[in-house]
Amino acid sequence: MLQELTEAHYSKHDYIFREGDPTEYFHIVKEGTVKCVKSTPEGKECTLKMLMPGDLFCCDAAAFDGASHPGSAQPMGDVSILRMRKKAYFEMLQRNPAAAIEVIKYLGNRLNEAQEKTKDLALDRADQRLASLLVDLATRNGIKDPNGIRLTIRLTRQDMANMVGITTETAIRIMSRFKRDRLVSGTANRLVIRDLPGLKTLASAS
Amino acid sequence: MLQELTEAHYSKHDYIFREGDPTEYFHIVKEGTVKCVKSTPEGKECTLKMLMPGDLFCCDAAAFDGASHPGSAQPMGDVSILRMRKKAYFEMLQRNPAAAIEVIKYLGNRLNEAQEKTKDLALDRADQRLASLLVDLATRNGIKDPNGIRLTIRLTRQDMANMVGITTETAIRIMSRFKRDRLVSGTANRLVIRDLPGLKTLASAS
DNA sequence: CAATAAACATGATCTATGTCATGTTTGTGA
DNA sequence: TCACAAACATGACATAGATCATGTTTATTG
Repeated sequence: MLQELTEAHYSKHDYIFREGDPTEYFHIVKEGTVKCVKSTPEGKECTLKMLMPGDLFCCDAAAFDGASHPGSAQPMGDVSILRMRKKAYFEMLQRNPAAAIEVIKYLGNRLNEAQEKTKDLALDRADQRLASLLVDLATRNGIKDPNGIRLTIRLTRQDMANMVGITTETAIRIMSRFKRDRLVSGTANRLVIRDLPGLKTLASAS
Repeated sequence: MLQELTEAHYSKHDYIFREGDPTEYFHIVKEGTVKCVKSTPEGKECTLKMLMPGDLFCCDAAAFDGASHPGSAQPMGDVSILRMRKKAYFEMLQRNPAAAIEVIKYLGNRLNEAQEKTKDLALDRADQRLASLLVDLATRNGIKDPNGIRLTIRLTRQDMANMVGITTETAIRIMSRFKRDRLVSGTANRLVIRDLPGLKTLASAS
């Protein structure tokens, strides 16, 4: 039944697909992290989501009609993904209502997430959005560390900037302030959240 | 089979539900326009989406688990909606894979829309976002008018501001400029798009 | 291990947009 | 139709964050 599910491997600087490419597959992240990006002709980038193991992508309409990808997908380091041709995928959903409901629940969560992000971009300051991001990462991708919570995902200031809609310089300045205030320490290779409650307060401060 | 689908009516100043309320129903807009809003404790608002006839809401995870509404839903004038208790809704999806796939497609489109909006908020200027909004409304909710395309939906400058993440004053200023430049005319009760191509150019100008 | 490129840092501006204030016009309900 | 409340308008000013520039530190790779 699942022989249509094949595995593919990618590494840094590869593209899983680019914005505008035709959609062929439904994907599941098996290992590693995948970055979903939209960019402008002038080279500005906006990171929509970091997909982690278990995350689905192209599980939606785009995969169904003859549409093309609305953004690109890039691996952050080595990743392996499972994929299925969209025809097989939709046949599977047809035969398997429980799976379809799981996809509905997953998409619903993603939509809520996206709308929460919209609200943050529309109403919060840069430092609040960055604090939110760090809180999120700490809870989802953090492991215990003598000084707090270490992020398992390697993120540069530029990556963070693209995730919260600010420039790299601004991200650096705010991170420097967070460092000075003992909220975080370290840089991309070893970023430690030292004061999670402090960041939470900041994230929701009016 | 569909006797579980009941009709409800609301009008201006009602709430269909508020942020934080427990989810009880799955909804479909039958007539009128419904505004999805998130707001901050300080009273700032962000409009996520205007739902039109045919639009589904609470068709997702939130409706499934015991979760509460992540935003509120307010009618813009008189609306009628069809709704179904979430238990009946999920049973229906279980029995009817074609319906489940429709919901998946619908949610996928909503997610793409939301992500496009994220990109706009992160990378575009206020006037571009407002121009985009007007283009969108003109194509989706416009009817022919001697001077261009008239919007069938009554939107104040404040409504527009909340939809694109700017203040009311900024929306008024930009709309005044658009009026001066003969891109639009009129106000909430009779808003006419006079130069759709002009707005399109503006919307995607670097 | 040297060389080269990323990543991080920080200062000096500049500017889009927010904030506050005040006034006019338009709509609406008693 | 009068009164009251929204909606629209516009100026003055404040400021968060962008932009540009230059330098240091940290990684990466041949």
